[in-house]
Parts: sequence; structure tokens; C-alpha cells
Amino acid sequence: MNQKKILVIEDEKTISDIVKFNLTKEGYIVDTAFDGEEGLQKTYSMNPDLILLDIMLPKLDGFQVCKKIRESLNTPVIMLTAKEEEVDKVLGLELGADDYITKPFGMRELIARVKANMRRIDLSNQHESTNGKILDFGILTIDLNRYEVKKHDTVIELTLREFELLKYLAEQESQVFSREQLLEEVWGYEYYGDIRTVDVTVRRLREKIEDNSSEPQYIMTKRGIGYYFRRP
Amino acid sequence: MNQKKILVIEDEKTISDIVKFNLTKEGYIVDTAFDGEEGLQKTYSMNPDLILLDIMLPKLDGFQVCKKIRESLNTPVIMLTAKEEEVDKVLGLELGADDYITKPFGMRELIARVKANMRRIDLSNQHESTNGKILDFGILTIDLNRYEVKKHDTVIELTLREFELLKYLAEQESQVFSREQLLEEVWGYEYYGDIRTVDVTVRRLREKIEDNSSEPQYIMTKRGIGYYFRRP
DNA sequence: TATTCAATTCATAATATGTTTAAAAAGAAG
DNA sequence: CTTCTTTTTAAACATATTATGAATTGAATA
Repeated sequence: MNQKKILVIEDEKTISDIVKFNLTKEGYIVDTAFDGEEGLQKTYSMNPDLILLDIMLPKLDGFQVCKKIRESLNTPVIMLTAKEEEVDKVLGLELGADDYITKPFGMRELIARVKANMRRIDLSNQHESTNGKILDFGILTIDLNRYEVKKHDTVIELTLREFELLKYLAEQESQVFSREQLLEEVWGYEYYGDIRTVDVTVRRLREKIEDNSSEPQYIMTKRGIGYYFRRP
Repeated sequence: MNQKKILVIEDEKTISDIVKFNLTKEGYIVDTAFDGEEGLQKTYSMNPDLILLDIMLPKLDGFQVCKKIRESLNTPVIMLTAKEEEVDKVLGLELGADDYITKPFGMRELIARVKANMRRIDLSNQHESTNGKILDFGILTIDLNRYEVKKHDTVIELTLREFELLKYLAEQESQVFSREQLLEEVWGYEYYGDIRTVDVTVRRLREKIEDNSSEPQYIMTKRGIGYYFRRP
């Protein structure tokens, strides 16, 4: 699993440290910034998956930072408000924040909120990719809702990787992709594995969906380049 | 899927802007009105699918606007209440508002409520009598009125969570849902717990409704993705 | 306030899946 | 036809995900 990155923008080092310690323990990669400017800077350089943002900050306060961020990104922002009164401001000025926690907060609560917001990202990412369609290639159909492939109306059991590879290729029929591209698109961007992994997955996919995996009808090899899907 | 239209009636431009920004980002078409009269006017001209309505408004306040709307339309209305006290009024007066959010609210919550209300319309449009239904899967039946599950005509005692999870999955047979989706849909958008909670609930559900919970017939696992219900 | 039951969290076992490796086969090029 | 390169294949190995049992928390009830 690729680790999620969190940026903590908070001037009190004591708080910052504790938060960092606890979130790191949970498996997140955590970086910290101690004023608004540094916060913005690091936001752009590290491109975090989530931002914890204090309101009272030197140089640029939390409201301004949040607003700036929102101009270009929609990374989830959780505001840390010191007083109940500030909650009103969070409402008035900074609704662009996704969530907020009032200080003092327990680590348990913080972690729960962070996780919940991370989940939400995952969710919205899912929706983009799975737009409930059925790809129909005659004998072969790929049901993106059921994560199911059928051949002659018989369900073929594919593993997730196999399914996603097939889906990716089939969605862009007869386009040839290099192994590098496939690793990037199907396996995920920061994947650093052996390139032959693709071959093996292709082979297993062929065994399952082709009549004769030595003479593929669907998943074709373009020697020296890569693989592509074609309608038989 | 055609885009849904939302009308935001709110006099504070800051709030209005941020709400619009976020809902647009979610794929809705958003228009705004800054006082009660304009709100009514736009309601009739654009015929939105949902209305977000502030209570404190110039010219006509939110209560009056809502009442007016209800005279001719039953477009879902979500009220935005600044204070807890107003909640009583929203509920007490028979305004016909469908939902309300107390300020300050996070964007996450707002979006979730909007989606939930949109979903409700979709559902009630699909099958008018969404109530009074019994899902029948042969040996297994799910009585949505009585909150009762029967197997071979014997009542199976399920807890509320278990029932709602089963209901959700069974209503959308063979559609695969991620744990994130299930937490959001079954547990609710304000849930801050662990994702593995889903697994455990599934397990207990299986123990109750399956013959052999290690070889489930109804509630199936799609490894790497989530769970789905199938007719055995 | 004690008691009960549902719900959640946590730790670990079981299992499915994915990756690597290396050898065999196939294809291209001289 | 021989050599070199690329792809296929099989099997061992490593990793990730899910299932499970037990402990803990929390809410409702008496």
C-alpha cells in the first residue's frame, strides 16, 4: 500500500511534534510547517494528501492559507481551531475547509478524522474510475459494476490486477501500451517493481480469457513495444 | 447521467461562493440567490432539483420562502440554520423542509447531505412504493417494513446495523461496494471509525444468515474491492 | 449504578494474490 | 542457420487482504 502524506501547519512545536508522532505511528508520512508561508510552500512542493491547518499562525493566518490553497487545489483541509468562537469564523470565512477540530483535541479523535477524510478521497477516486458501464465485445463482456468478466455468459474469475489490466486495455481498444505505461496506469504511479510483472499478469489473463493462450484473440503482443487489446 | 441543478439561497456572499465552488466541483450545476424574493423567482425559472436555503435573509426570510415553495413544488429543501435554537422552529413549524444543517458546517457534511437528498429523490422516482416492500430471494426474505429477515419462514434476529447492511446490499444485488462506500451509505457520512468495522459486521451477518459462514451463499467477498449480495 | 447487548477495535491466523526468478520458446536479424 | 533479443512459461517466494476470536468501549435498560 502506498503511504499517504500529511502536512501539519502549526506553530506550536509541542503540538506539532505530538501530532506528527501519532500520525507517523499510524503509517502516514508527515511533514510539518511552522508558519503560513512555509505551509503554502510545502503544500506545493510535497503535494500532500491531506492538510492539518492551525488558524493562529505567524505571517499568514490559517484562513488566508486555506483560501490560497483552495485557489488551485482541493486537497482536504482540516482546520484546528483554538476556541469555540473561531468556529464561527471557520463558517464565515473558511468554508472551503473540509472539516475542523476544536482544541484541545484528543489524538484518538484527530486520527479518526484524518482517516475519515482520507477515506473520502479514496471514495471520490473510485467514482471517477468506475462509471458503471459494461464493455461489450460480443462473446466477451466486462461488467465494471460487478467487476465481472463473462465469456459466452459464463463468469470468468479474474483477480483484481488481471481485471484492471483487462479493463484498461479494453477501454482503449487496439491502442498499444508499453510495459512502463501499464505499470504506471494499472499498477499505480509510484510503483517500483520489475517490469516483467506485466508479462506474467498478461499470461495469466490470457490463460483465463483466451481459448488458446498461445494464440491470443484479445490480448495481443506487439513485439518490442508492448501489449494491446483487440476485438477478435 | 444528467447533471443535477442546485439553487443556493444565502445572503452572505462568502458562504455562497464557497458552497457554490464545492458543489460545482462535485458535478452539480449551481446558481445562487441573495435574498428571499430572488430565491423564489429563480426557483420558478430554473426549476432546481434541490434548494439550499438560509433562514436569515433579506426581504423574505427562509421560513416564508420555504412555505411559498411548498405551495406549488416539492423540490427538496435543506435549511441552513445559524443557531441550534432555530432547529426547533425548522422542525416545529410544518414547513416541509426535508433536511437541515446547523452552522457551522463542514463541506464534507454539506455535500453528503446534498447527495443523500438527491439519492432519496432518485429512489422514490424509481419505485414509488419503496416502503412496504419485501425483498424475496427464495429461502431468504427481507421485510423492509417489519425490519425482519426470514429464512425458511424462521425469523432471524439481526441488529440494526446488520439489517441495514443486508438491506443495502440486497437492494442492489450483485453490485460490488467498497468498504468506503458502505461506511458512507450504511453507517453514515459522519462516521469516523475504522474501515475494518465493515468486515466484522459482515462476518456477524454471515454467521446469522448463511448456512456455513465460511462458504457464504449470499454475502460475497470481492477480494481487493469489497462485498456484494447475490442470489444463490 | 449495575447489567446487558450491540458495536467497534485490535491482534493474529488463514488464504488469496502478486512478484520475482530463471529457464525455455519464439521471433528478428545477419 | 546461427545468434541475439524478447516474450512466454512455470514454480518458488513474498506480500496483501480478509476472516476470526477476543477484548474493549459505549449506549440503553432496569
